[in-house]
Amino acid sequence: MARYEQIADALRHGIRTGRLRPGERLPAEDRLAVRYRTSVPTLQRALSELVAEGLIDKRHGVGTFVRTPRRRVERSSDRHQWEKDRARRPRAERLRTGSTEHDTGLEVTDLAFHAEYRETKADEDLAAVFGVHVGTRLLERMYRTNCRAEDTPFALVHSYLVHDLVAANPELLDAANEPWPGGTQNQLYTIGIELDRVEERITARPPTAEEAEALGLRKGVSVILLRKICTGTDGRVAEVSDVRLPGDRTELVFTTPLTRW
Amino acid sequence: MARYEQIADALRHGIRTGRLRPGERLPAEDRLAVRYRTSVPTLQRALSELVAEGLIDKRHGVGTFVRTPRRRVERSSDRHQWEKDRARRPRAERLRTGSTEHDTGLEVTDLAFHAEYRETKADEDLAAVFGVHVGTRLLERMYRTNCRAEDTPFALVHSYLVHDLVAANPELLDAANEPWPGGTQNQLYTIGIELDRVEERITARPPTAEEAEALGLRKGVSVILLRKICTGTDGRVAEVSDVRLPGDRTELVFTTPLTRW
DNA sequence: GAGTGGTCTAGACCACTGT
DNA sequence: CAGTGGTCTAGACCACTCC
Repeated sequence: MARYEQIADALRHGIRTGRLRPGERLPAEDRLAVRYRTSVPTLQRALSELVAEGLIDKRHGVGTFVRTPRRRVERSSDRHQWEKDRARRPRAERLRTGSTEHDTGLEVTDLAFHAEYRETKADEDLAAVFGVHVGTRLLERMYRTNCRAEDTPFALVHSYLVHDLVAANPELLDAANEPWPGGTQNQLYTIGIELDRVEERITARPPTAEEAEALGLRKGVSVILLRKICTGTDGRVAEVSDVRLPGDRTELVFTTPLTRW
Repeated sequence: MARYEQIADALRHGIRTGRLRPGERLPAEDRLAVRYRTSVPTLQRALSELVAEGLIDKRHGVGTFVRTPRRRVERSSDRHQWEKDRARRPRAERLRTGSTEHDTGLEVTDLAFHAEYRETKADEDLAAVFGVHVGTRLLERMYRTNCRAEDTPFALVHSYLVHDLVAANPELLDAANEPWPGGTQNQLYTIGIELDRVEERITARPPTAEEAEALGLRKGVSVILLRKICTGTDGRVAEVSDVRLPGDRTELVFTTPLTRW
């Protein structure tokens, strides 16, 4: 076993057994290198293993810290039916709850929300999913939701709608109306669209530099990519969302009911 | 931007534009280091970025190659109902198809299959899921499925059953009966268990050294972790599976139907 | 044995943070 | 400013693969 793996194991063990406690700061790299009789780059390679596993956090110019286990967010497939049911509830009720609260169990007041809209054109990929021509005008909506107590968002969402379709209700084109009470399914309801099913496609990969930045991830931690495709009762794709979730803090839950024999 | 990132970008660009073609071998690291006027460790760091992204493949003692995009495997949530329907079909029909074929579209003859059984005791985690005492005897079944044309498996599966429950049919205790025609749902059928629903919990992280080995992944590529919890019509958990999937080759698909307004 | 990637060293300089 | 992590070097030796 490589030296850096042995060192990673030793530190991992210290963390798991609680000898190194959450929040505690590790000795500086040069001192750890001396302690483990190795060079700084080798020690750093050991640390980068632990960063990838989400066990420690390095802060440039500050130090290396044992990570406090962060709240894991469950994102359940039940949410879609829940959102659909909510979409036609009275405005007052819709105001009280959002789906992120539904996922996390946090209160509305714990959460910070950011939305941004822009107009874009369908590339090949999106055109194929929507079943429209390449270049069709789309409304691109970008969201991020934060827990006020933490600095990094739960998710980065890019949601796409066919521009000319949603333009039927001009309020839907203005990000100033976010967070929209009742969410996307209520928005679609205002233009006469009812959803029939939601398809989600999931894969995972290491984050790009940009994603690492935005989600507060370190290189080496995984990003879960989720593409949500919402199909209306008319059989047309109404919304496509690309969601990027931090792999070390997210658990997706899907329940498939089976018909009885 | 760091030197190693610039070099990674340059190589990435060469691959994306097709200047470096799939399967092509890159010059040796020491020569690349000279070309990019850098040291070998720095050049290696650039390459390790590309490995993480699945763009290249390094083979110790052989060389570094532009990766041929591998077949992506879709694993759809429809499979559960499909498997349930199949479980009571005639043996001849069950023999013809397995669920991996269902996922991949490959023929039975394209696939290699490996199974191993052992007895184990429920740890805290599994005991909680099954709703049994810690230490309860479990049957642990380990599977891997390969495409004959490729060297690395699609998935590593550890499946758990309550030992004393399945012992009702002794054939279920013997790995020599694998691949069992009709799969787990047929096996459960032989001991009078019908499944009511399947819950799947998904997360992602970098692979451990052991997983990287078994799935043919490089460190830095992501592993998708899927825990499948199968609940019987009696409300008891019948099977728990932990599935590890290569993030760069797997797409999970879940469809959630919604009730009409 | 020749050529390849895997690992490691000892030291250097830079960039960032907090005082 | 001192202390921290981020990056890089030039060279070394080892392990693996293939001829």
